[in-house]
Amino acid sequence: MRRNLRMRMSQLFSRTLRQAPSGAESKGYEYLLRAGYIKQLGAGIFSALPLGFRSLRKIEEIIREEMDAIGGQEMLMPVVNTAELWKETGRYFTIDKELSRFKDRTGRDMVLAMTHEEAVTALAAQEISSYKQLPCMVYHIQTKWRDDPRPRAGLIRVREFTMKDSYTFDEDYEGLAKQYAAHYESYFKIFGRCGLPVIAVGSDSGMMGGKVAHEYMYLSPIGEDTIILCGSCGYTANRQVAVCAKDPGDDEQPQDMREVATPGKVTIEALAEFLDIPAKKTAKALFLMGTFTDDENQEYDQLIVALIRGDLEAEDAKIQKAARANRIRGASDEEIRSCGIEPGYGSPIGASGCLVIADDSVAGSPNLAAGANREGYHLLNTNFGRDYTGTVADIAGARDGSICASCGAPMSSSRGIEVGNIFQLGTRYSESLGCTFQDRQGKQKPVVMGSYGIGLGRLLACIAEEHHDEKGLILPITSAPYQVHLVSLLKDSDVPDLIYHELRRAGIEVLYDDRTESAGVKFTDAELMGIPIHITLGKKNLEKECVEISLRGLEGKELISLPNVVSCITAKMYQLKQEIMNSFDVQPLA
RNA sequence: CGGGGCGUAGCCUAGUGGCUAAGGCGCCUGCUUUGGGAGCAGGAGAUCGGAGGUUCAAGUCCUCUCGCCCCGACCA
Repeated sequence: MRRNLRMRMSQLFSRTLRQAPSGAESKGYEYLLRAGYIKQLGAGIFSALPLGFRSLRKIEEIIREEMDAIGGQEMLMPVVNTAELWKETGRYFTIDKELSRFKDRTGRDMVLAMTHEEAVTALAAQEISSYKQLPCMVYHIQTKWRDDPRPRAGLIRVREFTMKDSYTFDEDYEGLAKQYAAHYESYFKIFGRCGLPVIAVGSDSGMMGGKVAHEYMYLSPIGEDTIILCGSCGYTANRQVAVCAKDPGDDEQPQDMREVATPGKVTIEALAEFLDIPAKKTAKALFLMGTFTDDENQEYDQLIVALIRGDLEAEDAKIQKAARANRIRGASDEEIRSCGIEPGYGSPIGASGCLVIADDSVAGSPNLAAGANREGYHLLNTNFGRDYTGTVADIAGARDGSICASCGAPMSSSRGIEVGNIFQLGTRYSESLGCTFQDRQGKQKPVVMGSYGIGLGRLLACIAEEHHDEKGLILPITSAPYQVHLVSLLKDSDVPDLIYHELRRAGIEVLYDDRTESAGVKFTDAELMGIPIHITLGKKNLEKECVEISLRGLEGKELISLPNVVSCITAKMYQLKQEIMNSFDVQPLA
C-alpha cells in the first residue's frame, strides 16, 4: 500500500479538543474524538478524519494479509443491491426496518446491503459450475448500512460501518469445516496483531441463519453482549446460546392434577412459598408475541407460551430460535387473554391458538405447579405430554453462577463487544439463489457456504478502549496512524527538519509537530494522540548533539545521539512489533 | 417504538419574561514567551436547532417539528 509517510502537524486537517464533547461516554471514544480521529455526522454515522483513516487502513492491511494468507481473493461488491435477491432468500420479508429499502427512478425495489450473502451467492452462482473450482474464498472490505433502532456508544454500535466480510464455497461440510477452522485461527492473528485481546465464544447465528457460529469478543464492561465463561474447562458462549446444567426433575409418578386457590400469588417466589414447595416444582410461563412469515411471505403474529421450570430463567434469544420467529416481544394482557390465558395465573393448559415452547427441564420434571388460567388459582401436578404438549427445547438462560454443563464447575459472566464473527452457513443461500456445482458424478449440488465478518470501526474503537491512560490513547504500533511523533521545541534550527526527512527516507511514518506552540501544548497533544514512539527535540539536548526518545505510556526517556536516531527508531519499531506478535495465542477450536 | 434528558459561536458552559445574549477554551493580528495546556493588547465569530403561538416584551412560557444523548425494547 502506498502511504504518505509524513505529516506536519501545522498542516493536519483535524485538531485536538481540550474538553470532551458531551455524549462521549467511554474513554476510548472520548479520546478518539478529542484526538481528532473521528467526527460524528449523525446518529450512528461517523467520518474518519485523516488520523482515524490511517489507523483504519493499518487495520485493513493486517486483515488483507491474513485473509490472503488463507487463500482469500479480494474483490468488491456493491452497497446497493436489487431487492429481488433479498426477496429470493426471504430476508427482504423477515428483516424488519433494519434493512433500508428504496426505489430507483423506475420504481424498482432496491435495498442497502447490510451484509453481502445475497450478492456474493448470486455472483458465485454464475461463476462456479464445477467441483474443480472448489474450495474457494473471496472477501471484500465494504460499507454496510444497518438502520439500527438505537445506535450508541460511539463507534461501537453504528448504522453505517465498514466491514470485512469473507465468504467460502465448498463441495461439502468437511470442506466448510476446514475453511471455517482457517478463519477461526486467522481471526486470532488479526486481532492479536491489532493488539486487541479477544476470546472466541459459541454464538447464535441470528439473522444469518447458519448452524455453527463463533463470535470474537473483546471483554469490556462497556460491552453490550453477555458472555458466559467456565473458568474450569474453558467453555465460553454468548448468553444467547450458552448452555448450563439443570437439576434433574424428581423421579416420581405423575399425580392427579388438581386446582388450588392461590390468591394474589403471581410470582414464582410467592407461589412456591405459599404452596411450600421448592421453585423447581413450578412451571413458569412467559408470554411473548412472535412475528412469523407465512408461505406467501406475509408476516403474522402469534402468541408464544414459553415454559421454564421455576428455578431457572429463560433466554429470549433461545425462545425466538425455538419458535422460529422473525422477532419476539412481550405480549400485552389482552393478547394473552385472547388465547384463553389469565395473566399471572397463566399456563398452556386450556389455552388455544398459541405456540407452546417448553424447556426440557419442564418436559422432564413431573408434577409441577402451573397457572390454572383462572384468576387466583393454580394447578398442582401438571405434566408435560399428559396435560399439554408443545415443542421441547433448551430455552434456559445461563447466568453468573450457573453450573457448567461440560464439567460441573460454576460459571461466571462478563460483558463483551463482538468484533468479529464466523458462521457456517451451509446451503441456505446457495439453495435459494441456485448456486450449485456439478460434482465428480455429474450431479448438481448446492455449494456449502461460510460467512465471516469483522467490523473495522468497532475494532478501532475497541483498540482505543483497551489502550489508553488518563492522558489519552496509547495505540499499538500496528494500528497507530503514525509510528513516530516528532516534537520539536526548537526554533531557528534546521535540525528538526533534517531528522524529519531522514526518518522519512528510512521509510518511517512520522507525525511532525512543527507548530509554534508551547512545549506543554505539544506534549499534551502528543499524549492524547497516542502515537507509540515520541522523539523530542530540545535545546539542551541538541547542544549535546542528542535527541530524546520515549515510548508513549511508559516511564523513561533515552538520549540518543543524532547519527543514531534512525537506527534506534528502527530498532524500537521492531521491538514494539515483536512484543505485539508475541503477546497473543490462538485459542483452540472446541 | 416506549421512558427520560439536552439543543446558546469550532468545543465546554452561564443566562429571574425586560437595555446591545455572557464567560472559559479554541481562532485571527501584533509584541513578548518556548521542556508541561504562557503573558499583554486588539479583533472576528451566534438569525439562542426550526416553525408557529402567548405577551407591550421570548434564549427564557405554550404547541408542533427536527436533531442528538441516555435507559428499555431491538440488534451479525
